[in-house]
Amino acid sequence: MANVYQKQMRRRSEIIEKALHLMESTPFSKLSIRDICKAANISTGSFYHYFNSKSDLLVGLFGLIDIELEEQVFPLLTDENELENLKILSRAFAAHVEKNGLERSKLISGCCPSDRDIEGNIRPLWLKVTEIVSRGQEKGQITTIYPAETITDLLLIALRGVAVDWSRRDGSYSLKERMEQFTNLFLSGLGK
Amino acid sequence: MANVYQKQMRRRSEIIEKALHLMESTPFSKLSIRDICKAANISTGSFYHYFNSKSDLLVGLFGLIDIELEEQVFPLLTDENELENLKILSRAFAAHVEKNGLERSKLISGCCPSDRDIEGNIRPLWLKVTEIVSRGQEKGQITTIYPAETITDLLLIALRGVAVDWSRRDGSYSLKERMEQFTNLFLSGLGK
Amino acid sequence: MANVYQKQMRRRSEIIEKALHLMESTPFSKLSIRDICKAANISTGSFYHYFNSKSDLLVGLFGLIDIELEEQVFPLLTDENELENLKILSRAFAAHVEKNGLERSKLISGCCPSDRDIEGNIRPLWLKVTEIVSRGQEKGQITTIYPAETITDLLLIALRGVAVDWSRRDGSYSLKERMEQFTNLFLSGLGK
Amino acid sequence: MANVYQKQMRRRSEIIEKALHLMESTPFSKLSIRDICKAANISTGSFYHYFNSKSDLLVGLFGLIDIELEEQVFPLLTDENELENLKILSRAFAAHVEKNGLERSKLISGCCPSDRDIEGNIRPLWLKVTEIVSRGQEKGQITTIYPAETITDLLLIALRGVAVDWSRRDGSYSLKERMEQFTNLFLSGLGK
DNA sequence: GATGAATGAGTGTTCATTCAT
DNA sequence: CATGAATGAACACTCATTCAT
Repeated sequence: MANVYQKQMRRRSEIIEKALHLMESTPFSKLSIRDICKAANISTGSFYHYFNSKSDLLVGLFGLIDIELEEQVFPLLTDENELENLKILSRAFAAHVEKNGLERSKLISGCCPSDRDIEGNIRPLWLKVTEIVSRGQEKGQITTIYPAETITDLLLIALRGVAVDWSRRDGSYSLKERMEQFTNLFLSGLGK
Repeated sequence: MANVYQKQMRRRSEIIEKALHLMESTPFSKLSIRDICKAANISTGSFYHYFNSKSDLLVGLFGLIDIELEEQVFPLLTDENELENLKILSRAFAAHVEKNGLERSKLISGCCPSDRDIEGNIRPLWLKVTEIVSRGQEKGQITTIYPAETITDLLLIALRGVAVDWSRRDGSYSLKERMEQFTNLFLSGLGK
Repeated sequence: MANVYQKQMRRRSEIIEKALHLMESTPFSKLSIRDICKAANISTGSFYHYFNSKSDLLVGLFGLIDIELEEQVFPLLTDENELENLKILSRAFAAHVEKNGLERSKLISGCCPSDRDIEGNIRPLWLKVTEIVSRGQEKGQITTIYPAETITDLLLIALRGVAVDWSRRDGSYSLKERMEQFTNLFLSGLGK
Repeated sequence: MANVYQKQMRRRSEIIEKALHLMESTPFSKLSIRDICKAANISTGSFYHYFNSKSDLLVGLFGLIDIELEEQVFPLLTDENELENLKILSRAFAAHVEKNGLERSKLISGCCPSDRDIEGNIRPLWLKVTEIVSRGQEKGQITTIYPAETITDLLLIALRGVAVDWSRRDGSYSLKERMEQFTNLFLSGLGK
């Protein structure tokens, strides 16, 4: 019965969801299993039925983020101007962070994953950005003084910084606006 | 008796220095008071003579960094080209981070200070950068589409991101080189 | 329906068998029900269908050993020299322990049964040894300074000790050889 | 101040003493740190001030036993008949076990030390017995069909078995008497 | 001033057992 | 009959903080 497996996964996701919610106000490393369980209305024993360890939850956290990214952000891209695509991606990224809160942005960006990083960069967002930059370079829309991978790194690092700063200030300003400012400057440096 | 106070402060600095050293290999939140005391050759009781709490140590940590910045980085600035000044500052910042290691960069950048950030940006580095950008705008060397404070924020956020990324990858590449790449792109977007 | 009962019992034995296998490498108290169930390919729920508790499994363990003893060891006895019979029994016991491993020897000997010993000695091996010693005393082959039951106790206690020692040292020497040495000394003290 | 160190050690011993007391009724592996702390009237935190881990306590336990052995048992030995010395040792051993209870005998014998054996046999008792047997062989009082070390092993294994059996039956019979019976038989097999 | 023994709530994790399906 | 999700007390161990000396 596939249902059984699906049910498991749904329950797993629910717990991840709750953990994510708690992470709006408390960093992962300061979250206790007990807190998570209380929030998810399960016993500590049950937690270990769905996850092998606390780190395992982090893996799940990353996975969930990736799914959301692929479903919500990528479909917004156009085929025309690649610089514009990067702007769209940045905007979507900002919107996503603003909507889903502080800690989620860290999961995307991979900043300070206290337990173990899931391979740093080989993740959907990085791949998509590299693809865009690459195409932009082919079309002559983006500078070629650095390879696509380098430019991707630099851009993502910066985007992460913006999101992290926003969350550090408890979302006291408009992330979308700030992101717009940043991309205006950075992408103008990126154009030919 | 000024001597007494000075002695206190010197001892305080010594403890901070040792803590900083430990933080090269262990994040602040994972450092125990006991470890710090052992490294500083004092008893746990004495620690609480010099600091009110563990968080209090963090405040001291930030202060020390500021002193180092002012002594080592600021003197390198010129009076000519302000964009060039920003580049110098970025280079010096990278050198500083590379020399002093992983955790110090986080203290400067303020990324993920696990316990509580010591107010946002009103710190020496931020003031200095704002000053430079301001002058650059006056001289017509730097874009005025955003106020100096905004540009400063954006730049510092990005610099932090670069340093943090470098430390996240355990310093596995040259931070100076990467910082150079980044400023090449970003500052070219910043110029008129 | 005897079939139903028999099937139950067969399944029970299978689980005991698997548990015994695991106990070669892990002491009973460190074995989890989950581990046993995994090895036996049943669910934890099913375990509690066949056993009332973890301790209940221990009772089953002892029973299985008794069956093996009666089937494999007792048939080797002769009718002649009772001292020789005791030696044969000791040898067979050593062989049995060596073949079936560490934890089984503890079950026979009853040393350190972590949960609760299943009454003292009224078990097949003890009865058989008493029988032999008794006959030996009647034939004048074995000292009568102590009653048969006492001598049996002393002998079994010693045999257990030898087996336990062997297992404590992870079977690093030949149990048969050591048992031979021991019986040479002890049985010579036992003879008239 | 040596006083400080001594005080530490005295406190350590007190905790060991209490643990030993609990071990009369509960095997070491089933004893929780909390139980020990409650018995010793200290907090769990304090326990870890005196011991690095639960296993560390076991090491202390063994040490204490050795001291008692050397102080109370060894002085009783004579210079004449070595077989008699072995009997004295066995008697003293039995008395010691009877007086100090169940679990202490296991510590001496090293039977089932659940966490980590302290090198099995290279301990005071073993050395002393080997010394006696050796001398006995030189004097022609003890059989030479096996080396002294082997005979020592066999004897100690048997003594352990007797003590363990006694404790398994909750001290329901006289250990001294049983030990006497055993040595009567075994040592008579040992003599020339 | 300085010490370090003492505290006790807190951590991540395990596991025998129950029970709805 | 069989399943495995759920439970929650228990475990060994950590650590910031206090305080008598």
